[in-house]
Formats: sequence, structure tokens, C-alpha cells
Amino acid sequence: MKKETKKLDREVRTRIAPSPTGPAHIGTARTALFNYLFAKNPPGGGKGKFILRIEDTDKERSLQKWTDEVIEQLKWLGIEWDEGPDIGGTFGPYKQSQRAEIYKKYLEKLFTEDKAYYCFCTEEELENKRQEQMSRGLAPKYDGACTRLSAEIIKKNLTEKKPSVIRFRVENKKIKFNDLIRGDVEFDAGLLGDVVIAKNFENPLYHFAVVVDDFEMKISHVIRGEEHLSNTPRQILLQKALGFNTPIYAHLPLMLNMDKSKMSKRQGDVAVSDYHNNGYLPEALINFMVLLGWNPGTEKEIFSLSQLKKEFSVEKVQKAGAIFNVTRLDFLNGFYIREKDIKKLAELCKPYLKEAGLLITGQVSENTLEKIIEVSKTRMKKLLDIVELSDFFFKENLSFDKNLLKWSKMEDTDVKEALLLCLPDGRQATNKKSLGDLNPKKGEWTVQKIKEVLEDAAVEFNKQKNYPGKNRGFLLWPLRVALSGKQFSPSPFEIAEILGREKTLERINEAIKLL
RNA sequence: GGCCCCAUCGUAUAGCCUGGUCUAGUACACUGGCUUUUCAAGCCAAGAACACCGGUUCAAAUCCGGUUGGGGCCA
Repeated sequence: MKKETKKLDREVRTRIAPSPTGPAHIGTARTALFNYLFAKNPPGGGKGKFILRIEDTDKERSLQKWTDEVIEQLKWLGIEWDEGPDIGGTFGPYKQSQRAEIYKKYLEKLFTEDKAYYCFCTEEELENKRQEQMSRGLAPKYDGACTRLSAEIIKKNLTEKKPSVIRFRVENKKIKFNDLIRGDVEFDAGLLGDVVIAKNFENPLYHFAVVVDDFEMKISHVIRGEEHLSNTPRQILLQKALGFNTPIYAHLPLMLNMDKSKMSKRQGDVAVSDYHNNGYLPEALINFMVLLGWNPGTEKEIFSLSQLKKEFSVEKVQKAGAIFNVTRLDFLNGFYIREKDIKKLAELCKPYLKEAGLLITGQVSENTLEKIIEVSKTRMKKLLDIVELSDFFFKENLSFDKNLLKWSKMEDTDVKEALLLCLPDGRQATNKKSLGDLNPKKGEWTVQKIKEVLEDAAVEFNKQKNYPGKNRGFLLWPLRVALSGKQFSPSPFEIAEILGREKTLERINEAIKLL
């Protein structure tokens, strides 16, 4: 289980190679992150390069819009690459669809050296053989029916346009390699069978294309998900057949569903855009993802991307898969939201408020918006939450059940009295100031003043009604509900200040009418 | 089914390489408390794990073997 730390004479070059067949997957983002961090701070020191390659060999399912999407999401996360798909063309092009000539060249080389051959077996034949092997308790493996076809038969089949694929002769031997995370790993390639590497000379398949691309792009370290671990031996064999160097491998633990299976769409959001759109902050997502499978060995667990660039090291990466626990992501996201500069946070919340039709340009001042967000932010797990949390600040009319106004065992009349006490003429009932007596023009409409007046009123109210003196809920709860229309909200002092005197009094009156 | 990988509180992990300082640390979550008009946030506290069996050793979470369990790949 030794992990070698070989000195590299080559430049460190890592890559991420997504297939643009759907929205960018969260697993792709995490793999990208680890590759990026590794390149930024390679074991031997110096600076490496991180490359973005687009694996769009599947022409039917690959769409430009998904390539654009992956780019957008990686940029959003702050993961930057040095080459590809449209920048820095030293080893380009960086899209597999544009590299057909390169693949063809190597495919031909394999053919001339008799390391690859045409296979004319049909899907059906293959499937039957597979079933038969499995029923006998054997590993399903290509039986080699076409390995030694005569030149005439091949020619005949080809001219007849019989469907064919290209297979690679997999040597019957043990393959050993050293994985940066897992140590020594050994496979018996004899169990593999000859693998299909291309549909034809124009259409290479995954195993072949990665091997060629990684070599041509001088990738030094292949850091990828554990699902590729068992693909590694056949790729190594291909490299050997082609005369390539084998890169250094590091297989990352998988991100798992709650039931420990590989993270999948069925059990929650897997697209980076899902998290982006719901208002997770990139810093939270980065921090969360990196801690899934890595930690510095200290008790520190809040990391910015730039700190990570200095502190990350592969040796500290776990071997076991990690469950993607949204609750923890929520905590981290809430933490970063609370930490955020209020102006920036307001900017980030705006789109959500606009989308919900709450924020109409020019209607609410920047200053007020910031106050609204300031009093709501401790309750936010994600940016989208701001909508539910603050809608009552923006609405003209509130609608809620009048019973919500009652604190403890209050009757309608009690509630009414409490609310009346906050109004300008409520003063009649007491010799203290009421809310309505505060004059905004004299700078009296502040949380501080409002709080003073209301606390006095609460004491007075309790005295009158013979309520337990310490419990201010008899006044404050009805007031808070009158102002927010909600069971849970910021304090009535904060709400009143933001709402302004006029609107505050209006809402109190509206509530009284309900009773 | 074959092959490969993995295994510390519910979750993420520290500790494992270099056995003793581990009556196993931290964070999230959960529970209780403080604060409090409410919900949050904050603070305090409590509960909670070395998968199992054997071996090596004076001593094992740590080293070795096996078992079990989980996962991945192969179509």
C-alpha cells in the first residue's frame, strides 16, 4: 500500500474532460476542483497547468449549449483553466470532435502493428455469449471470435458493408500501477478481453480517445473519479501499445447518495446549475466539495479557494466514498451568507426578488433593500430563501388568519387593545409615548427609539391587563404579526423601522379591522 | 457473476504510515439549556463511533490474515 512520490521531470498538467451531453454534473465540478488545486500547488513545487477538454465524441448527444454551460459553471465557481476548449491552443484543438485526424493516425498505427482488428460480431451474438458466460460463473469477456480472421474474409465483410467495430488486442498479463491515493493496485488484464476502441477510423470511443488525448496534451496526472479505477488497466495497455508514457493516476473517492450509491439524479440535485440557481454561493460549494474526501489534518474547515490553492495536497485525500449531505452544505452556505458584505449580498439577492415580482426597480431604495436583507440574513440557508423571508416588506397588502395575531390565550379584544396602544391615540390609555408619537422628521424613527417606546408600552399593557410583567409577548407578538403577517419573522422593532411610520401604522390599523 | 476499491459517532472527518499520550478529538445534524414576542443567529452542555473474528505484541483504532458489509467497473 505504498504511495510513491516520484519526482517528475515533466511539467505538471492536469485536466478535466466533461462530455457535453447534459448539464454540468456536480461530480465533474468536484473533479475539476481537485485537478485545479493539484495543478496550482503540485507536490514538487512550481506551477502546473489545468486543461479543459471537451469529450464530444458522441455526436448525437453532444450539444454546444452544454459545452457553454460547463464553462459558465466552472467560471462561476472560480475554477480557471489554462488551456482549452477555445484558449491557448498549443496542444489543441481541445474538442474531441475536432481531433479526428489525430485519432485516425494512431488507429492506423495500431492496425499496421496488428494490435487492433476488425470485429464483425453482432450485438445479439455478443449478448448471448455474455449471458452464457455469466451463467457459468465466468467474467463476461469477448471470446475472440474475430481475432484471427483471414484477410479475404475481412475484405469480403467490409465490401458487403457488414457492421463492424475496431477491437484492441488486450495482452494477457498482470497490470500494476501506483495510484497517488490508493497505493499499488493490480489487475489481471487476462480477464478483460479485447476491448472495442472505435466504431471505425473516424469514430473513436472513450478508452481510445482519452489515452490519445492525454498523451498528446502531455497530461502528467490523471485525477478522476473512482469509477474509472477499473478502466485504468486497459488504458495503460493501450498506452503501452501506442508507445506512450503512462501518466500518474489518482482516483478520487466518489460522491454518494444518502444510500451510499453513486450520486444520481433520482435522489437529489446533481447539476451544478441546480445549486447555482437556488442560491448556493460558489465559496460554500467549493468549501463543501473539497471537504468531501479531503481535509488538511487539522481542525480547520473553512477554506477559501485561494487558501485551498496553498493548502491542498493529494496525500490527504480519503479513499472511502463520501455522502453528499445537503444539510452540511446548507450550514456552510448560511455561514458564507452571514459573512458576506451587505452590499454584495443585496446584489446577489436582487435577481431572486425580481424574479418573484417583489422588487420592482426604483420602488425600494438601495438602503432599504440592504436593511431588509440585513435583518433577514441569519435565517437564510440559500439566496432563494430571501423571497419567503422578506416578501411582506414589499407587498402592499398582507393576508393572514386573524388567529395568528393571538399570543398565548389572548382574546380578540385583548389583541385589539394591544394594537390600539401602539397607535397615536392609544396614548389615552397610558401616560407613556406610543409608537405613533415618534416623529421620523426628528430622527425618532429608529430601531432604538421604537424599541424603547414599545417596551414601555408592553410593560404598561401587562400592568393594565394583569399579565405577568416580564412577558412582553402580549403586545409584541400581535404587533409583529400585524406588521409581517407571519408566524416567524424578524423583530417588530426592525420591521417597523424598515416599513416607516406611515406603513407601520397602516398595517396596525388593517390588523385591528380584522378583529 | 467475475475483478477491483473501501470500512472510526447519523453525516464529514482527526488519529492509522512512524503501535502506548485514545476513558478516541473536531464540525454539521440531533437533544437540552441560556438569550428571547416568534423563528433564526449566537453562546453553553449532553448523547453518539474504532464492522466482526483471529494473529503478532507487554500493549492494536493503529500492523498481519480472514469474514462480513458497502460501493464501483465489466454489458
